[in-house]
Amino acid sequence: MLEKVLVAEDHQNSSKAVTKIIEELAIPLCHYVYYCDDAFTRLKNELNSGRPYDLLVTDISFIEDHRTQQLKSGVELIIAAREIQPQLKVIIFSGEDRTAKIQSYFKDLKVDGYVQKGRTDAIELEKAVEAVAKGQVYMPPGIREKINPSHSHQFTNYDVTVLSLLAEGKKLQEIPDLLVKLNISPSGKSSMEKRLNHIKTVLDFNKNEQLIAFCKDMGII
Amino acid sequence: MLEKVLVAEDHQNSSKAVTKIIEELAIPLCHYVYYCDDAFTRLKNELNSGRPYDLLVTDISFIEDHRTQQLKSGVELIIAAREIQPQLKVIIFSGEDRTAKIQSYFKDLKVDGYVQKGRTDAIELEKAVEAVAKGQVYMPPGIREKINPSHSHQFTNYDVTVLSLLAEGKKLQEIPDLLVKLNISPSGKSSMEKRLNHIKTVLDFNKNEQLIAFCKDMGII
DNA sequence: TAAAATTATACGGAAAACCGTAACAGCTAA
DNA sequence: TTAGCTGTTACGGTTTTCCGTATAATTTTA
Repeated sequence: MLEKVLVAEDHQNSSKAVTKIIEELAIPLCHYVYYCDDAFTRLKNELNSGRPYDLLVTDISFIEDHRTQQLKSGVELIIAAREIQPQLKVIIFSGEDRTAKIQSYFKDLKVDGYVQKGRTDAIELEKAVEAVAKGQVYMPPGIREKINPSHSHQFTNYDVTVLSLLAEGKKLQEIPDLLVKLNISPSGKSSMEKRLNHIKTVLDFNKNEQLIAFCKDMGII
Repeated sequence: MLEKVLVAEDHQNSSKAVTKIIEELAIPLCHYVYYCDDAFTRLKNELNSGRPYDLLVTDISFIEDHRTQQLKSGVELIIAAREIQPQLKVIIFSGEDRTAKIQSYFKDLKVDGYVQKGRTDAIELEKAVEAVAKGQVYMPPGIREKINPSHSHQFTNYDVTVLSLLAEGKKLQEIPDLLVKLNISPSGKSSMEKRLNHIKTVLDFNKNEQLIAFCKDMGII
């Protein structure tokens, strides 16, 4: 059972509402903070004093203000927190709606839940907390299907690098040199072309412009 | 002075907070609704009964749910509202951070204020309401400068059309035909190329991919 | 360890995009 | 009216991309 929860959320309105939901779920202790650094300090202190938090509920984007922060986003906070307390449960509470981003939170950050801010966030957050309390992973409705539809392509690191270079205005023929310098393989022009062609075939695209637009929409680059 | 305010916001958390701020500004009457259609009905009814609202505070994106709506976004709501009550003051309260979008709200919708959801939204919303009460226009800090930096280009309808076609994977050489069908001028390939070149020169880009990426980031297409 | 399969790269012709030049139309002002 | 300006379009040469094929390198498999 979850007994001690920390909420990191800079959105004045949301944080109180989140806390209220947590309290209604009969969780004894719930604190909230506005800054990532404060969150990390708390996690560390409570861990050291032998009474660690069970769950972290955090936003992703924290608007910058006068206070300079070490940790500038929820992603950095999660990574830092998991370093000192690997078994900490994490639920992300964010407005992000780009599938690729959400997917990467589960895949790369191994978070336990994701709730998208919106009309039904209160209900969903409740479900997410309950699921996580049972040791389950909570995904928003529809995401599981979107993550692997038939016409889809798993973008690798290599793909992202090449596409980013393209989006920066690099010519196809100068990219091989850049890849060599970055120590990325395969670096040959043909291999790169082949890869790009493969992606475009799978997604049924015919031009690089279209692919770039798609990646921007999905948040891949 | 503002005496009667309507808040349209589907975000359970925010709407109450917004209402609270409005009430603290000593505005006698403040109602809130979760759906665009409800907002429009209220505006219409109160207008007909001779006690119209002075100010509408609305979000842009309303998440869809089981209730089918005529008006699906804040933009549609604002247009519909201004049709029946042209002098209605409008403040947008949204998470949108893409400069081009915010710019178009002021330019095309002629809204009186924009407040971005974030850490300081409560303070900003207060300022915005006060400014609008005095008949002023409230823009978020920094936007005025971003709207017209030296290396900037005012994208026209024509530009957006051509760039959208490009982003859809259309070949440069098939676009002239499409433009003719859409009855858009100039439709010649040369004119189009010239225009694209001009944009790329101004923005210091060298490839269409780069331009598409930029437009996606700015929310232009 | 050799054969087979997969992956990386090189090459070259075809297609498309890029870019400068020039012709043409419409408009303005002396 | 005519010279000048602006905007549209056509044309053609150069560069870049696209794409199929062939060869080389690497990994897998028997």
